[in-house]
Amino acid sequence: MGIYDTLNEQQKKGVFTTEGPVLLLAGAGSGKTRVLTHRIAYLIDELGVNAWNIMAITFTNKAAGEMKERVENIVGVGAESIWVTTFHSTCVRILRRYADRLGYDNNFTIYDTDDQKSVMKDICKRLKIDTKMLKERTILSAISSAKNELVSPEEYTLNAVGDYRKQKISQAYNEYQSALKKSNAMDFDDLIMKTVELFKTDGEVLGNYQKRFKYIMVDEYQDTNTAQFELIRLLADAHHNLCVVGDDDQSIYKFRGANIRNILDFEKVYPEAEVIRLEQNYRSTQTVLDAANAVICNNKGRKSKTLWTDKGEGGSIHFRQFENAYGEAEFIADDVARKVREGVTDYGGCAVLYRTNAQARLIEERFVVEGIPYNVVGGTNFYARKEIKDLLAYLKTIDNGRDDLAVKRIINVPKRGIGASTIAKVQDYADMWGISFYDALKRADDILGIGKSAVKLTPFVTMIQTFRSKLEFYGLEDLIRDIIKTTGYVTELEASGDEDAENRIENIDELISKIVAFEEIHDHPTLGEFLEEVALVADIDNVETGSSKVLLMTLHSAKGLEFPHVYLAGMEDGVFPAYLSIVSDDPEDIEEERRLAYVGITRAKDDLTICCAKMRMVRGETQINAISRFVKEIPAELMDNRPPAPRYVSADSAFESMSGDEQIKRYGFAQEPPYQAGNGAISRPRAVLSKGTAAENKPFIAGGGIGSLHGAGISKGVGAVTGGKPDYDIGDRISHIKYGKGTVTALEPGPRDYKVTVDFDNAGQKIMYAAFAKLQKI
DNA sequence: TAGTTGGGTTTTTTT
DNA sequence: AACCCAACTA
Repeated sequence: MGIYDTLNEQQKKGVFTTEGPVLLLAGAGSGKTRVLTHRIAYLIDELGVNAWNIMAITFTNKAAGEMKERVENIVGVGAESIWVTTFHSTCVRILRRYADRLGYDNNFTIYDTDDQKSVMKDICKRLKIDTKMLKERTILSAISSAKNELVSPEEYTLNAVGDYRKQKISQAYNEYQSALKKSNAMDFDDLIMKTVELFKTDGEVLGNYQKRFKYIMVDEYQDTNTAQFELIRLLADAHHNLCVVGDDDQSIYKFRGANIRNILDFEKVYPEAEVIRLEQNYRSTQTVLDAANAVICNNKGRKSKTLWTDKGEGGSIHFRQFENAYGEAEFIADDVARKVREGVTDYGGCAVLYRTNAQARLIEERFVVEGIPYNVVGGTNFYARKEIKDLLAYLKTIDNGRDDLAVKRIINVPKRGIGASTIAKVQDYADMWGISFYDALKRADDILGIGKSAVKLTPFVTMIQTFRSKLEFYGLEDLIRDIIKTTGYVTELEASGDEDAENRIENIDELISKIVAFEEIHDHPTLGEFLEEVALVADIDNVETGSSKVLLMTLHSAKGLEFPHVYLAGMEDGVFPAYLSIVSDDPEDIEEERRLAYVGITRAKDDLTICCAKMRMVRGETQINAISRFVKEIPAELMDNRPPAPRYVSADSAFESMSGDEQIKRYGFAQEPPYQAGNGAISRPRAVLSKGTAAENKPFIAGGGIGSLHGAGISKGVGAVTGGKPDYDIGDRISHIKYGKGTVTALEPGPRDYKVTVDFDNAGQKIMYAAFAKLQKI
């Protein structure tokens, strides 16, 4: 028997209940991935199901990859033909075969949020929509919601009658959809919606897939939206062997359309469904679980469950409040360093979680100062960076000339003297003849009123055509290197003297490595496949768990992960829960934040540290925030240090049940840093103390040096030095092409190259990379 | 056409 | 604070 013996009773039930609909309510850390992988193994090994008939859907490529790997480890041969993918790649795979049945080309391109915005900007201009009143982003998110709910432009129009605002949005929606179709492009939401549309209109296609997928499993079911639900429902309609796994307490994606009712109402849709609860947690200590349970039980409308563990009580949760965010960052860095020094854990055992990406910066800066290796997950997606998007636009243009957006992006990058008016004239010509922008460029000489600009357009077209013909014998790496060389993209960056040019070049090198890796993995790598893969990666996909670096990421990104030591930073009302959710009139919003807190707490295996600051700079203004209400929901006896006695007591606060004397007594035992009684916890979210720079709040940043390293550039942490040592040293006089003469004040090995600090006579202190700065010794 | 500057804005979370 | 955009200048 073997492999199933290690499962507990509930897990076994989850594995062996293979027929009919199954709802697996799996609390945090209850081993749901184990159940899923063993279930697949059981289907194949014991029931003799063909691997080809099994489908498992997750949300991220990372989760899919891990699941696939684990299944392969158990099953061995045959596992590679299981569909273990994300919703989005599943749909792309289907649409690549059948998009023509919906009037698209099968080699459609995928638009990201940036692309969507460009299209919408154009449409607003054409429709004369005042973007002060109705922002592009607002329209796009309305469209996104509509698509997530499977509402077509036509239906939207019908619903918009009598509502001016909705009518405007419906016009934009219609225009947007036809613009995308014209460019042979789909956005993320289209991928799902169009697949559903395909299934609903084409019985043959649906029938094929229904026949094929006899067993379907969906992970993170609580995060599915209506369109995804419909997709799954249609696929499972023939066999009804649908197993969904989720935890309503971890539903944190309402903002992108997740419909919590999908999991809460599963039994209504499938009355014959078997419901299995996994409540034993194998991850955290009892203390951590008690805290998580205490917080989440304040939510209404959840499927009740209580996690338990036999892992033992564990240590107290640490709580620390600081004067400002700098103090918080310093503490976290010091505490991580301390734990590593004392051998409690290594860097890879620690993670810092926060509500917003912007919070990463201060912590990052402090980690650099203390030399703590780290990785930041998220922020701007690697493939959304300007330099990467530019180069990808070249690849897209070479791959699919119908992608107007890509062509327009690069027509004047690097500068070719082609301006806005020329582009507008080409576009008019393209509209007139109903051809693509790129095809219009080919006929530059025919375009009236374009004057001498035509001379500039032809070389561009020739260049693209040359690339296309070279692709016959080129590998992708050859192509990208040729593009960089021919266009002089990197050369121009180097010459720009831009402070973050060095980072951009590093990113371009990274892109080349990714292309090389792609070519190594695939037998017959094509440009189209590469672009497709790139369109669907999330930041979290590239995180190596088990590396020896501290991970910094948002609470959202952390879902599904676990760490021995977790720091929750910025636990303040207004930061977390977010200000907008506090002022929202929909009580669901705060509940969603609370679920996020639950996710955060349950990431910790052994040790949880909660931090907050009294004062923090947010969007250029200094706010005073109260300790997060979620911290107050954690029973005081679970924590080693107490928040100050609150001035106000929320209805569900743990403090309420405590007598005043008790509060003072406990509070009196507070350890460092000492709290000032009755001073810190006044509920005054968003009080503005000062505008502009708060230099006095920066105790450990000398001379602004760290600031000039720039956010994106230090996201790699500490690594190997590849550049050679320059021919100057500390104390030498040097000269720089832009900043003039100065004295070298520091020279040290950086991530890639020597980092040199120069005190310029006229430009002040700068930190730069030696190879890039091209300093001349004088 | 390109580069600079000043003014206005900021959804938090992401496939 | 950081970003984006429109207006202005060379």
